[in-house]
Amino acid sequence: MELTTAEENYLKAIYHLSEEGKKSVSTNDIATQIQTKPASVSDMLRKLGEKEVIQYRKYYGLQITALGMQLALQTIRKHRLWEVFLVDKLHFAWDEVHEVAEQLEHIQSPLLIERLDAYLNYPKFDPHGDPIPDAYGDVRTRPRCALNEMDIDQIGQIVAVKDSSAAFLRYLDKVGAYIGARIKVLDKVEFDGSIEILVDQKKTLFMSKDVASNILVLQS
Amino acid sequence: MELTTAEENYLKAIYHLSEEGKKSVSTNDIATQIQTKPASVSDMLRKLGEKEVIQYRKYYGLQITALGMQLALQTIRKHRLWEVFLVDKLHFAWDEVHEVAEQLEHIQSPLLIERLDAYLNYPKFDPHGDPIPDAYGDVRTRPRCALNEMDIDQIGQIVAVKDSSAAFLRYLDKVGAYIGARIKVLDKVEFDGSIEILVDQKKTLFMSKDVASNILVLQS
DNA sequence: AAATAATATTAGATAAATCTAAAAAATATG
DNA sequence: CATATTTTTTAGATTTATCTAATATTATTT
Ligand SMILES: [Mn+2]
Ligand SMILES: [Mn+2]
Ligand SMILES: [Mn+2]
Ligand SMILES: [Mn+2]
Repeated sequence: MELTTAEENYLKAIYHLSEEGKKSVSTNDIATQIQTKPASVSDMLRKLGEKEVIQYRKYYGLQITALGMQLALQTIRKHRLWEVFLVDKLHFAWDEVHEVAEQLEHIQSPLLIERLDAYLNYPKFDPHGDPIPDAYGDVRTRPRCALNEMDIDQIGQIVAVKDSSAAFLRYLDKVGAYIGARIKVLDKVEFDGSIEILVDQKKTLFMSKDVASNILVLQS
Repeated sequence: MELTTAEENYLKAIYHLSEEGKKSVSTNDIATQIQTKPASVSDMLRKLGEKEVIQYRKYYGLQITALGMQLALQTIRKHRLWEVFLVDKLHFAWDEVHEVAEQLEHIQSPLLIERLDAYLNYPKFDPHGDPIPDAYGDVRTRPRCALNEMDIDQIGQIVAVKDSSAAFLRYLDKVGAYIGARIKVLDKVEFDGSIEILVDQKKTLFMSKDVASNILVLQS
């Protein structure tokens, strides 16, 4: 089964929106995610339904099939492996990789991905802390929670970001937050949900609830 | 100026056919080269003419413009850098790289190519001995001649292959001919143009004129 | 429950890239 | 040089992916 580049992008968006724990994925959500119009989405959903990567009943909603899941995970695997390559080998900053990976993920060559994976030493996570599915599409998920949900005095380690936009990542660079940093919650402000944390037992950091909710932590 | 993937492929084909020293590039030649129909070529030539990467007068022929040359060389640069990456870093065989490079060459990211070039240590030649244009599109050409045109007792070094097909490259692997090999012409058969050479002062090799004409040598 | 709003789909266009078949132009041949 | 052959272009379809505008369906509010 072969998907076009556009089909792969739609399927990936559907997969991601499905994972967000929403009851169902709407046409408008998909349109927003891939920056297109709802009319285009409707048309594509029909096609993806015909290819049996989703189950689609118009006006009712859709569900990704096992086949669709498999294919989406392959594309995500490629995307994340390329991101690791760009950061680890070509010294891209973690806020510079997304657009390029968005292109590279569509290169068709099983051998290439197999070799790239080996070359990168079978990484388990991408530069944003997201898990890399293996060749069979299996993803190992770690228990993680948003930083703003932690309590005072709790400790943990930053393991991922929810928002991978360049603006957000550059902000984290600026204040000195990074994947792998050990943190402790020093204070939380009831009023606005903002939070004060200690990074690597050295540096104090204040951040808004909005920022904290996009930082994912492995509690310890 | 932005070209589509198809336009880049056509322009690259036109560039290569122009370089082959022919008086002019025909619609049929292009169709053969990129495995499409003459009707499709005519249509694309009109478009490339409008974009001013070629000068095109129907029925009369075409000429690549300075702009077209520049863009073609950028694509060729990308293609060859990726080939080096695949062979040097991912341990692809030299007969496995072409199709993948044919896809990778269309990835749009100046930063990526700049970094890839640095990562590969600014290689001057690809795995088939073809020169890699620099970022400005400059190509350093070496004087080289086809092996079948050499005289008895002449010595030299294999520097490139004219035919990069997997079949030909695997044949060379099998008989032990490779880029960089030092050779000496031991004998030439007048009748069929076949040739006998000594490789690395060790191994004797017989080959047909057809094979020899696809091996390029730097004479010394 | 009827009216209104929101959401989703269809209808009809457009652009890119391809094809087959027909027509036109250039080239080769007797 | 007139005719035949080859080469090239055009005409008309098809597929994919997109859009706007109109319509249909579902959800929300009085
Ligand atoms: Mn993509
Ligand atoms: Mn990522
Ligand atoms: Mn290509
Ligand atoms: Mn090459």
